Amino acid sequence: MTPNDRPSDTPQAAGEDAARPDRGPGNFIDERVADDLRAGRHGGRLVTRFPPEPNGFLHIGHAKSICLNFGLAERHGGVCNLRFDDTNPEAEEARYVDAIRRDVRWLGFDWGEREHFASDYFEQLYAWAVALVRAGRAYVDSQRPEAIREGRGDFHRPGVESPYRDRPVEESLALLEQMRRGALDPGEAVLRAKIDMRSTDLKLRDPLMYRIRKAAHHRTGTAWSIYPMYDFAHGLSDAIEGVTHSLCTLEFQNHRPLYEWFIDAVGPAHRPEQIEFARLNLSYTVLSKRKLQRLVDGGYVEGWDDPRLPTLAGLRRRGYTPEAIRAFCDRIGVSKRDGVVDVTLLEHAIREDLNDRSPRAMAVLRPLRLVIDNYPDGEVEHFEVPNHPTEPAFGVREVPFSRVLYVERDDFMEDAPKNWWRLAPGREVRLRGACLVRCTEVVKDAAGEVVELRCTWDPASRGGMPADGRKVRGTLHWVSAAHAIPAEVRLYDRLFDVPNPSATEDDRDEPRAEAAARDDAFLTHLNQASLEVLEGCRLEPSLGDAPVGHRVQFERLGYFCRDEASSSGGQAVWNRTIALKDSWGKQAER
RNA sequence: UCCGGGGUCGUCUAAGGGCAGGACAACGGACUUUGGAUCCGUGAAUGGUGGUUCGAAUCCACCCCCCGGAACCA
Repeated sequence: MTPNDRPSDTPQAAGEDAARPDRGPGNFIDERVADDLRAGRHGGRLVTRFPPEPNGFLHIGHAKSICLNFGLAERHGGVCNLRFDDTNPEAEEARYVDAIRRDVRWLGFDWGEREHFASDYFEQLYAWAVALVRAGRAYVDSQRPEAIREGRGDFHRPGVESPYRDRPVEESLALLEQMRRGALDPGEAVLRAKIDMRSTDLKLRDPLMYRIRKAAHHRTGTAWSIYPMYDFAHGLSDAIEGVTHSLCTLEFQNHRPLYEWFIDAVGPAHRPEQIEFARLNLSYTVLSKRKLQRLVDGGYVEGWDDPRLPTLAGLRRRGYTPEAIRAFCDRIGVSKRDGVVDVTLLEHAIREDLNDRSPRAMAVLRPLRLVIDNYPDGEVEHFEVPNHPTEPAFGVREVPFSRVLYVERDDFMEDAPKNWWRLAPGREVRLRGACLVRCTEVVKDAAGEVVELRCTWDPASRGGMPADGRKVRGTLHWVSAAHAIPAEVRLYDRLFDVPNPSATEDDRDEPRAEAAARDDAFLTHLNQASLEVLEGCRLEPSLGDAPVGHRVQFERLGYFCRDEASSSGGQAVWNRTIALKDSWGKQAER
């Protein structure tokens, strides 16, 4: 049955549909799975799988697939396998297997005992290949790669059959055995399925099933000299695992006829079906493994877990939570229209999550000395400040206050407009959780730069509210100079400065090598200001013993996460996950 | 040009012959000891043409536009 034959408008289905809205994300795949389950297809079972190739790190696009596959299983009482699609020894490494496991687990999914490798099936796949040769449905082609390519034809010309296409079965069998043993060199022979060289579908023009590769495989070592191609291995691996719904991205739509051909030809006990959905694209970043690899290898970022990267490892280090990423995946939906999701949607998801769960603290990133002239030198008092503005359960903390403080340099303006609520000569502001201060004098150095603010405080405003009820609009964050902890803070911005860094003019007929060079064009759109390192930042003392990975909101600035690294001076390093929404900044732009 | 997909607010996504809805973004307002958060509100879409129908985003026809496909990658 093809997707279009589905009886989706039967009275029974319509009745169930009415009840659908109160169940998970209603995407077309979810509906189809529900439909299949209802109709008892696949024996009423649901088995999905997440099939990464261990040749790089997982990114937010993979998260979409992980959430889809594992989510479907969770919602419909099925299971989801983790399968490493490791059929190309030249690209794959064990370290990527480890990283993938860690990232899937971190996202919050559990595959239990169901961890598989395509390489587990090499022996079975080979036996099936032999059977296809015996059945006259596959043959060893001894043509060179160029000849095979030439013989395949193109969109306008039909292919021509290989001169080896009808060679005796026994001959192919013997050759295949030699290929497996390593008696032949790469390029000397391949195993091809015998389908139709004149098909209008290029994929059906006798596709390759096996090629010779003498690289060591991360799991099977040098046991094999031949490795199965994706089209031959993938669907049959699904069949072996009893996968019912094999979900993949749109670019594999063209492979579906082949997927089905191999299943039909081999006739495994179970028949999985492939369903395609649109892969995730995100504005201001790249989501192709090739491009990410390029950024890493080229030193444009500091590694796969660079906080500017959309990799799960990078997002984790940046301070993203798995919950926010899952919420994001729920919201973007699943469909067959390829598009670009606005990165602001991801940013919204993390702000929303962190707003609820992050304790607040004060940190001054660009310190400006503020001296309270009418506060006794050497005296210290502590203000009790809530750790969260709306959730009392976060508790309170004691923040030390004294005569010399630091405030944010950006919170002072010498010639301030009337709608400026912060510090300026003669103006009064509130120090968050502490008191009201008025700026009485601006101290400058020889170069004319502001180096210190002299202020007076209102002792009757302890806690932050004036005794006379006068209105004070601005509220600033601050730290006590003598108690503050020095730290390094890294501010991240979008990695690229254009919405779609991958967009390039398309030239279908250009040579492959030139296409590859052009593919590097995205590097010209790198945002030179994607990382700003701030040294000499001052944190309130409660942040001194924050463990690595600890997330906190620096009030009025954004959400920050303690990094595993420490600065050259041995101080802690904090990463900015995402800035707070800044309506003043937005207003100031205009 | 051949084969396979896809076109709904700026973006993502619902509506499966019966009021085109939601989220993000934008804009405006209220509130505020974070110019935060929250709340309220505004603007904003069915690629085109014809047809079927009481009624079409939805069905039919033709056209247009976009994406993928000619790797011994997945």
